[in-house]
Amino acid sequence: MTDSDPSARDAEYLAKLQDYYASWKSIPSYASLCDVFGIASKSWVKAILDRLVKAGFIERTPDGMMIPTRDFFARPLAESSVQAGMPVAVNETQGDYFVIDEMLIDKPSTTTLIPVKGDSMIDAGIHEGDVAVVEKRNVANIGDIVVAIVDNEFTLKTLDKERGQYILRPANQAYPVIRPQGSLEIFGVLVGLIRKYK
Amino acid sequence: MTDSDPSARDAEYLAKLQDYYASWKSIPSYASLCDVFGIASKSWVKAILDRLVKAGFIERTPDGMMIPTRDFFARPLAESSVQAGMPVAVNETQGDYFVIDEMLIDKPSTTTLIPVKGDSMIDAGIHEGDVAVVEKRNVANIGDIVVAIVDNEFTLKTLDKERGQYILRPANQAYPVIRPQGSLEIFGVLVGLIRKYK
DNA sequence: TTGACAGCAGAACGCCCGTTCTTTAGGATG
DNA sequence: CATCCTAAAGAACGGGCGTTCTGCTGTCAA
Repeated sequence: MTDSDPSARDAEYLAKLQDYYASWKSIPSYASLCDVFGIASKSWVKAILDRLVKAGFIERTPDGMMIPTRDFFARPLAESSVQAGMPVAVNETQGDYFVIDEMLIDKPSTTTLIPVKGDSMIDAGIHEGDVAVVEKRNVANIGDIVVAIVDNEFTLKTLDKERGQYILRPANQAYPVIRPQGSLEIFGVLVGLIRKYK
Repeated sequence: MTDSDPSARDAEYLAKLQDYYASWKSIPSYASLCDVFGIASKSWVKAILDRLVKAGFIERTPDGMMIPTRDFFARPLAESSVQAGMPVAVNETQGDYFVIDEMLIDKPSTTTLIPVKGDSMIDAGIHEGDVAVVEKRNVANIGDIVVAIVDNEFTLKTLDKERGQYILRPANQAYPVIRPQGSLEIFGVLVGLIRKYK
């Protein structure tokens, strides 16, 4: 069973699919792909797509829909010039939005952005003006950086435990450790950080 | 014709759709959306989607497939003025919404993402593993943090001038100032920073 | 109390979609 | 000249998909 070795022209078809996807951000139906590929039969489109799936450029969701993989976005980029000082920069990909979002945000519905005020976490590399990406939930692990509500104010600190009691530890010696009396109200957990220069 | 005012629960449905999309990067069939939304009838799913289309969160390709728009990826930015106890104000509509990519990237075609190695800029709050958002260009101002090419390697340093000569200043006393002989090759300028926790 | 409407359930339908099978044309190969 | 193999075309089909319509239930205002 020779099955399917990657056809020579699959690269060409892949290129057309990438162009289409760049425009519409979806993989169309087989019928539409006939137009995209310049082919008249759906069966051959299926054969091509099956090979692209096997080659790892596309995958299927549980619903059978086809979505691109990371390899789908990979650019050819001249490898020989790597030594010449040119970038190995990983992410030369897709010049559109939702790249960084995808990276930082797992659960969009519970994620919110909160600007950082003050320098109490500066030793953790979190500066005033940075934007904290916070996943809203009220449970966290020791060592997580959390957004807690203390005295009716947001505060960003590292969650720790001291003699069975939760405490909030700043990352700046100029600030005191916060030892809340009673229960500690956690608003969310820091999952990412964004900084804009200039 | 009552048409459709945005239903109160549409925000909730949108949130579920966003979460699904974050996982699968596609909008599933109406039947699957019944499960996602926790709804039993496809007709109601269609009604919801129609409203989301009209509200500008999703749109349709020529093939009738549904794809997210820019607004679909917008995240709420909490106002710093949330002293009033519960900052649930974030949840309700009228806050500011931001798309992270648009926030950080002005010129997509010349912007690239480069992972940070080493701790030579740690005093500037730039840690190993952070991702630098770099705008590719070969001119920069004094004080800018630049990606320069030194000895065929990328290096991230602050651009400075010393006796009429450009130098690269690290933000870590353990590292030396770089004084390039001859011209200085600048790859790009740091315009943003991304960090992912956990 | 009575509608009027929003919020959904459920059935019914026609068409398109993905799949499979069969057939064809045109190189290679020998 | 016979034979493969690749690269398609094309027909045929069953089911799922989106669409439409009709019906049900709770709520709230008049």
